[in-house]
Amino acid sequence: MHGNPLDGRSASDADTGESVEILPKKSSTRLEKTFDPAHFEERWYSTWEAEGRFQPAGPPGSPRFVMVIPPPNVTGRLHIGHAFGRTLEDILARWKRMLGYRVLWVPGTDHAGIATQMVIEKELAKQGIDRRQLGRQKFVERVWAWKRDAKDTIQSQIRRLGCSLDWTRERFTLDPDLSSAVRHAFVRLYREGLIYRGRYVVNWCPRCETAVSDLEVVHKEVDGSLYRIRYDVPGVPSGAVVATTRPETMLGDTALAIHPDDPRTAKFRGKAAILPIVARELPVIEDPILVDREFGTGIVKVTPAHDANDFAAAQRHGLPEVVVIGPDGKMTPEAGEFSGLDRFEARKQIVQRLERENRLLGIDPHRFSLGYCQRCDTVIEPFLSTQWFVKIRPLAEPAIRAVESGEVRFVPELWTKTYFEWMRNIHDWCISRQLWWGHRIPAFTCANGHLTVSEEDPSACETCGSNALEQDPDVLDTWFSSQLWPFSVFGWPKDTDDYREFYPTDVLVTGYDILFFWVARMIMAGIHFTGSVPFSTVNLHGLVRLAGEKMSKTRGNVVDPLVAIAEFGADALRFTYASSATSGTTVTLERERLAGSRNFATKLWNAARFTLSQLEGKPRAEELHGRALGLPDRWILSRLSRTASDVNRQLAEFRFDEAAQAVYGFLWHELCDGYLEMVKPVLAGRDGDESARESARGVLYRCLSDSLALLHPFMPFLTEEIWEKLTGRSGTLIVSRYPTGDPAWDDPRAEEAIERLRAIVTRVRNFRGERRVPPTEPIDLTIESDPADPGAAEALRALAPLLRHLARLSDLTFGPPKPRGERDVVSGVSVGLSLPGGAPQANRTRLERAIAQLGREIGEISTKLQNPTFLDKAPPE
RNA sequence: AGGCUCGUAGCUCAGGGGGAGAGCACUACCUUGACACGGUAGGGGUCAGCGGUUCAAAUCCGCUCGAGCCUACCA
Repeated sequence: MHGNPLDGRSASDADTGESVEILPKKSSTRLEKTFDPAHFEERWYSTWEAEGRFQPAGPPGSPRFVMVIPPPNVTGRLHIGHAFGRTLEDILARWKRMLGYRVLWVPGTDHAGIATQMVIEKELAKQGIDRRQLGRQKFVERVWAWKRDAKDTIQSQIRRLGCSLDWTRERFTLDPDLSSAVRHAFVRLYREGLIYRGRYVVNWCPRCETAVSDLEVVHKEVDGSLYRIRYDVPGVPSGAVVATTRPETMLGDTALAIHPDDPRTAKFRGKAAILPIVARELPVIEDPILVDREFGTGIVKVTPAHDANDFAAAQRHGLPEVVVIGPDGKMTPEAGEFSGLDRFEARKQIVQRLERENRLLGIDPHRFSLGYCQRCDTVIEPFLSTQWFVKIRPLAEPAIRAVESGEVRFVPELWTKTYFEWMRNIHDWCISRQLWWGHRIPAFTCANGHLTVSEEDPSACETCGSNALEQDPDVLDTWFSSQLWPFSVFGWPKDTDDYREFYPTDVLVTGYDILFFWVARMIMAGIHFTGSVPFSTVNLHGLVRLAGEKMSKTRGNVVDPLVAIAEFGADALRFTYASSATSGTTVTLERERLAGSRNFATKLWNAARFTLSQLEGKPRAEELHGRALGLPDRWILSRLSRTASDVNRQLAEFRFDEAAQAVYGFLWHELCDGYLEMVKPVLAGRDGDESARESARGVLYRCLSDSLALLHPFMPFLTEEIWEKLTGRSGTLIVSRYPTGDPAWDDPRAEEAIERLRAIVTRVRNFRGERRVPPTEPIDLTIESDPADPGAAEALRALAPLLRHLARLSDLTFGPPKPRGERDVVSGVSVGLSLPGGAPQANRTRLERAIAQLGREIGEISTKLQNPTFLDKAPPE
């Protein structure tokens, strides 16, 4: 066990084992009076990087800890939300590194196909350029240029945040190695029959002019209309009434459908209807899957080219498909007189036409859910086209089992349920995109229409040997490459050293918003391609929200982490992230909280200044080993040890907030407010006990050095800066041993005694405040030993000088209280408070309130004690 | 339509079957040799509501109300 505060093997020298006994010269042990993070943050980052601290250390084969960064999109700058997750990762990386793990954290970026292409298109639009004017090659060149800038920006942002990523291993999803991994994966799935090409109705964005996956469609409730339209049916005078929310698609109807068992619509059986406007004959089909007997008129128009359900029904019944809306959202020539109109304009005109023909029976308000493009908010059009799909079930099943068995664990656990829910109802994944930026699909068609799918560009058709090959123009969904990230970054499918040593990884930290997009797919791909889950733990954090409008773009513009860093320092931003990282689904970032973290940094800075001033040129902690320690020393060391074990326990559970709070509370309220104030007289040598003074110096040194180590993962820059002054070692805190707490230092008796002391001091100060007694005026205190617990007062007797000092007592006696004073019970001992000068007025209000409160408590307790069942069942204490 | 999460001090949020907490904000006092980005003391809560389980409920269960999120092919 390490972390023993005085055994000389703690955080302070675990890095090298060397023992530096003499502190450097006075000048360099001083800290600047005012604390300015900008003075040292970038310097320390360079030092660490130059000394290779971000690369895996220790012999290969020793316990390792590996993470891959969720690669940021190269769409632009990181925002305050990205920096959150990266900070949590860095806390884990630094913590594990200090615990002695061989840590590797791999950086990189994602080409983010559709997102990046859209950004560039917008940039071009500003110059009045359409990508089609440029052509594919020129356009892609532009995106590459953009990507280089964006990558540099992102990298510098992450560096300023302090992230200890191994930049020698940086990757990009379109790098040659990663691209060949994508092709390898595609070809393998194709050969296994898990990738297929087919003509289906897919989600289509008419603005982006590409297919998108189900996940890229955002559903919104809208208030629309349900149009009731009468179709003529020869032989049925009333005709058939059909309801639709999208009248424009009726031009593509190729049938009407009824439920075989619905008596209401039995009269249509075997008949044919006449499609209004177009006058096409529509067979009436019977389909129990498509038609819900309970809903509407019981008659459904079948539009195979513009509705996925209708398409499936058309397949079952051999119906033709008529495409009336094109890829650009405009009506096709098939729409006749409406050809060329925008789909929504066509709807209006068709409704007018139906009205004129007296076929529109009514328009009912109808609230329903409509799909929108995640990227551009355009209404998604179900569109019949030929696309590539991943047959997902066979991949999903092992991935479900991996989570069931605990091979992959979600933190917080509640996401497990969400994961199962989605995975058990998963649909095939449309992976082709009609874009230019991305991994081009490795499928080639020859002049005879044969398909060749191949990892290397083929020179001839597999089937007929033709040399006239054309590659599929489409690219793959971005997530197809991202799903390979945890292993493609290590060179997979090649059997590289890195792949062998660092895969599978340990922890993945990301927002819950990409649980399906990315996490689930990585688990599927990892198991399928490598035979192993890609990580054992997934920490899903909440999404960052800025509080109110205080930090909105319009005001402070702290949306860019660099702006927050400039104002508060990277350490303060990081600490704020950590303490805001609760287990909820939103993380609210408040400006006040940033200021609070900055204040905490300043507090540490000043505590360090004080400590350094006391230590200057004096012997160091190690030499104090074996020294007799007083109660305050034993107390703070016990608290330090417990804090260390707390922090480790909380970090192991990804409770960054609790861990941060534990260090905060210890450092501020126990070390600074408590111990520092207690030992000031000792350090000043006023009591003349040189031995106690040396002990205090040693304890202070240990408390500070261990606090720096504990805090380093959260506030790396500031702690490294102080560390240098304190220990004389430059840039080594990052690889010093992390305190874990040592039960040998747990000292419940010292804790009890000092906490009682502090409670009494507070009571005296409170007395002073109540009576408006100036702080300078002394007070008399009596402490009466409780016969039931004589030890309590006894321990206080040993602390009498300290009590006198802290409470500013004129007189402290152990015995019965003086007459005319105020009496109270604090922490189990009776105390009497009085002014030496005479009899002050008791504060009536306060006393009355106290009496009332006590009365209530007595009432409650006696009621309880009179309850026989309570006495019977409650534990004796 | 189903599912999930949340409702605790003015604000942001921890906690979670037997003492109601933190940070910020607020009040009073304090320019005491680390720190006013500070110190000391203090005020403030029917833990959304109703019912149930229990000796004991803020905590477990059910319902209601309110907020948010996710999933879904009802024309």
